Amino acid sequence: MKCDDAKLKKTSLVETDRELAKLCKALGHEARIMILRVLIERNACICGEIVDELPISQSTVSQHLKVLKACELIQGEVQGPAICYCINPKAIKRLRVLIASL
Amino acid sequence: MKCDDAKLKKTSLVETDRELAKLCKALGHEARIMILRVLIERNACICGEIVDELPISQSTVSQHLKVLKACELIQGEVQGPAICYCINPKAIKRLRVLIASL
DNA sequence: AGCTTTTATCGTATAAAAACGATAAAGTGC
DNA sequence: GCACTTTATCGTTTTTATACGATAAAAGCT
Repeated sequence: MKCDDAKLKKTSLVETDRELAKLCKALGHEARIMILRVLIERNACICGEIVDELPISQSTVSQHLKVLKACELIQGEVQGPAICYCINPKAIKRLRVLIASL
Repeated sequence: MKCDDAKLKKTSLVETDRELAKLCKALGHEARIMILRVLIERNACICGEIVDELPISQSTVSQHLKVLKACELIQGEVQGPAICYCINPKAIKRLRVLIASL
């Protein structure tokens, strides 16, 4: 196949960079950093405790948790009627590795 | 003054966390990661070269550069009619320090 | 089964980000 | 001064994110 168009030598995004952008995007909101801080401080805690600590509504906190969970920065497990959240250390390590490449 | 309202013990965001969120937000877009990659690879280069490398328009690249410049992740200096951009190593180091606190 | 507690989701409104083409601004060279 | 190159900004449209209250869903208790 031909590949002679000079205009086509655009940089393509590698998978690790896509991963880095995704993680950074998730961290790019003050509320989500606050949530991580609460989880770090308490090691692990149920959703309700996070809500109590933050100046935003329960539904909004829930959405932020969803974002953090989507990129596996945190994980939650059912604990009776509540859900216990904690940080996923692997994702944090992964983030550090990716940042190190900058 | 009184401070007896239990509901008021909300976590307040510290300045470093605000800084972290801002840096991450700037990195939270694939195009901006791509721009950093180009700058890392070439050490420094003029805006036009970045535009040639990316699959997005000149005006959009310019906007992304503005975002990166706003949080000092990159810096640009006038070089004749063009502008030469390069990474600001201090900001990258700062980012690593902030990430290390997670 | 009914009630309570806890969290996720829905619906919606508002705000912010992203993208583009067109145009302006600033520098070079003739 | 005029054309040319290079980059920033403007105006606009489209998309995505954020936030909230209301409601649903899931689990435990009586």
